[in-house]
Amino acid sequence: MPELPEVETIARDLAPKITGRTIVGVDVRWRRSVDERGLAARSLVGDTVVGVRRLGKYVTFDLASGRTATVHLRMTGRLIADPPAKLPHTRIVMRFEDGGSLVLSDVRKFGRLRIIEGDPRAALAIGIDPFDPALTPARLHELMHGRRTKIKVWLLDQRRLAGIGNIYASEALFDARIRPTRQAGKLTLSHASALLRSLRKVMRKAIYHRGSSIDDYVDAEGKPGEFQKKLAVYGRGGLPCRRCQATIRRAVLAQRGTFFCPVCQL
DNA sequence: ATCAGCACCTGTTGGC
DNA sequence: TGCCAACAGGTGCTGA
Repeated sequence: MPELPEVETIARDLAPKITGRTIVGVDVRWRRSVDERGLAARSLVGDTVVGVRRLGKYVTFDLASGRTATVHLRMTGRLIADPPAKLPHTRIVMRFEDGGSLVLSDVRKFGRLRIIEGDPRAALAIGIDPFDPALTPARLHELMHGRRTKIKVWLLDQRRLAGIGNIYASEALFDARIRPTRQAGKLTLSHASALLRSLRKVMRKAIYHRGSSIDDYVDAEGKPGEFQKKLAVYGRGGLPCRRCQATIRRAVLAQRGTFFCPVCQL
């Protein structure tokens, strides 16, 4: 479910609520919700959260010990601070010394908590952030160089750019008028420039609207986002293109629904 | 390097 | 009405 804008919204909401709090216990209600590549959940006990950020699609909690607790929500995960009542599908409860808690709730059980020692970016193997000022059109063009994979599929690969998911890949490519099936390595510098501009534009707007809620995404307050009302192509298969009135097509790329306008995306 | 297929899970929706 | 397949904001593994 959540992509960069949704994760950014959650991290921003959680930062003032969780920063400074000390963990006194972690209840794991579904074993596999803790990533076994990281440290055990109980190693968090006694540690204090000193900051909350987003890394790609991960919500990350910087700890006083220097370690990092990362949460990936995958499709249906939610992070709720100090839930007023018992939440359904609770998988992990992080309890704080003040009696409050942070809950990972997830219907489909795909979400993961991973506790990392050392550099989290390296451990998570994620690429550059689309909003990183170091990501210039030239740098993006260079990253795509020689890649024969389709641009839509390339955008979903978190080892290159980190944070783009299925909705915003379709949206940004529509905005940049680039067909999702174009080979990444064949795009020009000016394509890269347009694409980068579109990625930032679309996701900045989505963050402003607190993300897209198509099925069940909610922010850390438990409220849905508003950006789904503004989506230009995602989920609009068979409907007229908002730019040229041609019929929006749905294709399947890398087993994911992909939406584009066959007329104005070249 | 790249890709298809499947695995992980549950819930909702749309077709017959 | 009811059953069942298809599908869902993601990632990760296997085998070709």
